Amino acid sequence: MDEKEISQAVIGRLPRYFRYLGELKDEGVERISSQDLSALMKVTASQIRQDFNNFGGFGQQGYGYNVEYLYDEIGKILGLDRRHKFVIIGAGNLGRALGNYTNFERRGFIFRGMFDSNPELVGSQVRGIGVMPMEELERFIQENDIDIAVLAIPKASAVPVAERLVKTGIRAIWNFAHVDLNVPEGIQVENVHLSDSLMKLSYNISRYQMEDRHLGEQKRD
Amino acid sequence: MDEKEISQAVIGRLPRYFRYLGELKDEGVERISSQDLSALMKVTASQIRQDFNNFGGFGQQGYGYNVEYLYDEIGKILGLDRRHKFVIIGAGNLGRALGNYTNFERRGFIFRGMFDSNPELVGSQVRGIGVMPMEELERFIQENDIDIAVLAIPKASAVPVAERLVKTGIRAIWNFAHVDLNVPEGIQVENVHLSDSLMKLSYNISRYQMEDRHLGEQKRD
DNA sequence: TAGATTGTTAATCGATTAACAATC
DNA sequence: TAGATTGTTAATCGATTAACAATC
Repeated sequence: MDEKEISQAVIGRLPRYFRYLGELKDEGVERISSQDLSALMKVTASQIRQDFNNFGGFGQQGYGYNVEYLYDEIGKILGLDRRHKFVIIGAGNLGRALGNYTNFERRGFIFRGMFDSNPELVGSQVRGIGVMPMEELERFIQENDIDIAVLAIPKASAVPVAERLVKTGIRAIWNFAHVDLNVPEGIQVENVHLSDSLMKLSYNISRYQMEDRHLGEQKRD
Repeated sequence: MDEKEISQAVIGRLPRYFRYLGELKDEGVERISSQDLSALMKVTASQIRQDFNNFGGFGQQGYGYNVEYLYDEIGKILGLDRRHKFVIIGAGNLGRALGNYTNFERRGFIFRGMFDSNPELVGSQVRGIGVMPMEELERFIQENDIDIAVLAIPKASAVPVAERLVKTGIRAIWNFAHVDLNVPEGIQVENVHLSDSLMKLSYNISRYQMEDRHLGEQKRD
């Protein structure tokens, strides 16, 4: 009953549960036990039960979990029963790729506008949405009640643009720029730092090669 | 001296250290203490010292850390002193965006080839690299000693393609498809699940709105 | 009712933070 | 030498796993 804060570790696992449950639902599976789901997803059954219990009991003793019900409930927890309107800032390759990704729409994320500072890109279209000049950013966000701004611009411009977004009253920023944004509490930022991800991959490649050669300790020369 | 395994929690923080140290270096800062770095990065000084000590002492008592040396050492740990050749599979919007992203090159990741199953895309160019048909995948990877395959294809085709890659002897897969890949131990997989990231953002928006309205407990109707 | 499986408490494990002796 | 700051050990905190009573 208490307003216990759910840890980000748990939140981070919810989309994966949601994905597996969606697949099970599509396959016509009606119910599943934590043990079976555990085998499928390769996490412990204990963790599954703990995770779900953060939000109250979704299951039934002796039965397991109803797949469709659980799927819907996790969807609601993730806020996927609501519509989130977003704009993309930056009409470069990445911005256009994100704009063309229609799957977001199925989860309630509605592509509403696109902006770029380059006059040559202004006026071009992405999925029927015309690219607008940066000057129109504030007006458009306010008039259209935009929830999320997707930052697909270089890091140098990301910081000042984020400040403008904050002033405009944006709720959330999905940040693809390789820089940390400092925004006031209450504005949500989710970073996708592609090069960080690639560096982790690089580390794991190197580490494995070292292990392979039984070089526990590597002298630097 | 022991081959103590470094936790992925630590590895996950290295790219961010690397980024901040690179910026300090560019600004001409010569040395920094864990305390100053702590203030800058908003993590505890204790964590910084612990993290660096996983790899042996990079600092000096009474002095702090030499920025350039630390930057170089973290780069080496991350394997950025080596070259990693990669191919992109999937010449759609995302694949092309990744191919056009020249910053990867600066970190030693070399774009070498691109593949697509769609004959209409085969032959088109991305940064001077021609898109090849999927039939040439195995031959090309082996002849060119490719380390990393970037999967920018729909999830349905991602699983069989990953199997082909594994057979071909690829070292690592950077997976943008929304599916979990099962590969043998020793092949590194790093997932970038964009919709998972967006769902986390969605959760945090909803959560903040609930807190705002002091609705700790929300009845479902 | 008996069997299955959750919900939940307790035990363990790992990661983070605090503290301080070593040392530059 | 005195001051600063690391390297490292110990304490704390949080997350995961194990266990089992509750209950469908």
